[in-house]
Amino acid sequence: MAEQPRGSVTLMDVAARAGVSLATASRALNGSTRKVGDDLRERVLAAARSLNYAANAQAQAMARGRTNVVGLVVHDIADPYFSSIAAGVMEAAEGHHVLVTLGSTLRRPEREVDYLVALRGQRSRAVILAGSRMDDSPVAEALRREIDIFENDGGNVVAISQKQLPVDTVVIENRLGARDLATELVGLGYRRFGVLAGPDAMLTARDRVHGFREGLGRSGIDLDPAFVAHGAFTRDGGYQAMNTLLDRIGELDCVFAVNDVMAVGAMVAAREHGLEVPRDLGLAGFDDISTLRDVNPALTTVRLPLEKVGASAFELVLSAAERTKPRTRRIKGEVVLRQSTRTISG
Amino acid sequence: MAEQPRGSVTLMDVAARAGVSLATASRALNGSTRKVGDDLRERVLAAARSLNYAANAQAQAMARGRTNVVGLVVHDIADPYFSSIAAGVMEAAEGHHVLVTLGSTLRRPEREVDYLVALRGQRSRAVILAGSRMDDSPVAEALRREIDIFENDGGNVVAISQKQLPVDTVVIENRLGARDLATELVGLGYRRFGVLAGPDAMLTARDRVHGFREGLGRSGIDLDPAFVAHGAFTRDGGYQAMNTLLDRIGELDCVFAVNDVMAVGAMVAAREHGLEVPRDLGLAGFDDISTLRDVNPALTTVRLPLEKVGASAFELVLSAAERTKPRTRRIKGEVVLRQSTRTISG
DNA sequence: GTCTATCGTGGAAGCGCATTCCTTCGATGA
DNA sequence: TCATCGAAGGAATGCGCTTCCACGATAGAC
Repeated sequence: MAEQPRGSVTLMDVAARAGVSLATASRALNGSTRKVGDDLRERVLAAARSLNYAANAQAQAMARGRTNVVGLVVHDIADPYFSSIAAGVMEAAEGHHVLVTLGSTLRRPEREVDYLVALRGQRSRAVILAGSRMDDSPVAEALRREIDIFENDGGNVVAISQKQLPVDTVVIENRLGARDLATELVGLGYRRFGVLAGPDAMLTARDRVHGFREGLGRSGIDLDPAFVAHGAFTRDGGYQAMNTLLDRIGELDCVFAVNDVMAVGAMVAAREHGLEVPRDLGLAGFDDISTLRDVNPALTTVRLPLEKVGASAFELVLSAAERTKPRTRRIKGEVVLRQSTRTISG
Repeated sequence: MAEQPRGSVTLMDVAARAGVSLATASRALNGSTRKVGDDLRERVLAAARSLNYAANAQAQAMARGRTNVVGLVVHDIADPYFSSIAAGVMEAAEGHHVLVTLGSTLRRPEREVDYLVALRGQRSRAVILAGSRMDDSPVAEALRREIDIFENDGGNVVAISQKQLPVDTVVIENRLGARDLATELVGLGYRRFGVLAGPDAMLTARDRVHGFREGLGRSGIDLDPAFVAHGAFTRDGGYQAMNTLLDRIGELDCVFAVNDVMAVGAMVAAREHGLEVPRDLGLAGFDDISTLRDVNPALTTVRLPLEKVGASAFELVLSAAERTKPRTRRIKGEVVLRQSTRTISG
């Protein structure tokens, strides 16, 4: 079986072995509009099989003028938020004969632009920008510019999070979710709130804080800016932010961390401080990261269907051809009350 | 600035605008061995910039006969084990001008072969197979075969986990780690052990069980096969496996789950059963998943430097050219005792 | 002063494939 | 029987780039 020339097998090798022309081999293997006689087709397929032929995707891309590569750019693939989205994308991509190229900005949003350029070089069919938008005009401007170029090249861009760019977007209803959460927490009897906010420029974090404040406002409760502590959007960021709040923790009865990983950090900080959740303090997060569902006490949070977010983004990619103008898909979160907040109104 | 032709800008456009030949433009932009006069070089660079030129990677790959794509194949990118490895790979790739294409087998090992074929089509420089090897001859045989073809095409393959394939491998010392863990647990006074094992065919799971049994054996303790419960390598798998053990849980004083996510599932099952860890039962995991470090009680486990694993794999990819035969890097785990096991020997 | 190295540049081939155009052949209808 | 047409196969082109080769100019050796 399968003696194989050194180096890659080309379509020419297949054609030669099958005793047909290049054109016929191509048509037989990649089903064109043209028909190929059954006998020849069989011969070609057999030859390809026996030579372990795999079409050179670069050459195909070149000849066809398009590729089957889709880029996925995240801030940190180790963050369960992003890895869940990535899983959703991968699953949706399954069977669509698409290769997903992963970009990781390592939490430096300006690197999104670099990936966009690299993926344009690859002639990627589309790019999914999964990270939060930033309130940073120079970076946003550069990104916007590069997106124009990318699209002018025939590529499609899909963003996840905020509708800040003129592209297909999966909008995550951060504000709404945080507002609902605030309402529920007030319903549980909490009145004096602290917030562990993320980086100020990160819109996802900011939207959640705004939404939360809004929700409190509807119940006539003010959020004292002194009780809003900023920190990185990570476990350690939550830990640190919580520590800065801890001096005046006596004045609070509930803390909202803008995401679950921060909430977990906060829980540790609280525990180290001798505070027991929820007895001494209520604590809530956002995202409902599945890996974190079993922390004890279980986190009250806002559930986001992250895999579905990824899948939606991929669907936008697939159906990009037919669209005329940017589309928006909205994904809502759902408040989940668990043990990290008290259950009885007081 | 930057008026731009419809569609992609080609090197020819750049050359034309700079008033030089294609060859010169190519040399100026992609630094060859040949030198280009300073004035011309400047003209070319300026033209490229003003046209937003991004070299067509497909065409370059074609002309050069190689690409800068590296494939990373994992079982489930949402699993923190794999996402940590992926993060390590991404970070190591940083600055090396390499694009990482992600494959996710969705826990169907036979799909590794499919990805290998697809990545061969892409003429990937290398592929990192991050998942555990399986004890499944047909699949292993197909994989081995496809690896041969891949390497014959000039690609490099790096495996992570077991040295089962004749390729560069980052070996994870599962057996050793589990053995050490067993020793430590015995040192804490535990005597009657249960094990939550993963799928029987998965070598990573199996190695950990073997190593654990070995460690117990050294202390003269037998592991009763009746106390080894198999389950999926996931949180739910741990939960279920623990439940099957729960009937006879009175005969046990410590349970070892072959990874942390299973341990977390087990912890929930135990709690639902009214058992308190570590008071009623010791519990240990494996991996030291960072997202899980804050579960309460904190898990005794074997710490694996997963990001380093990913980085090592990537280094093997980079230095593949110089090697003559498959290399092996060994990564050891380190036992970390925490609150899920008792601290005082009894 | 001529004759060879050297250097910077342009011309052109070729990477592997899809596809257009052309040729051939058999079938069909008059 | 012959013209016509459709279908199937093959030759040739081009996708965008790198790189080998050729060429003229300049410099250094004699």
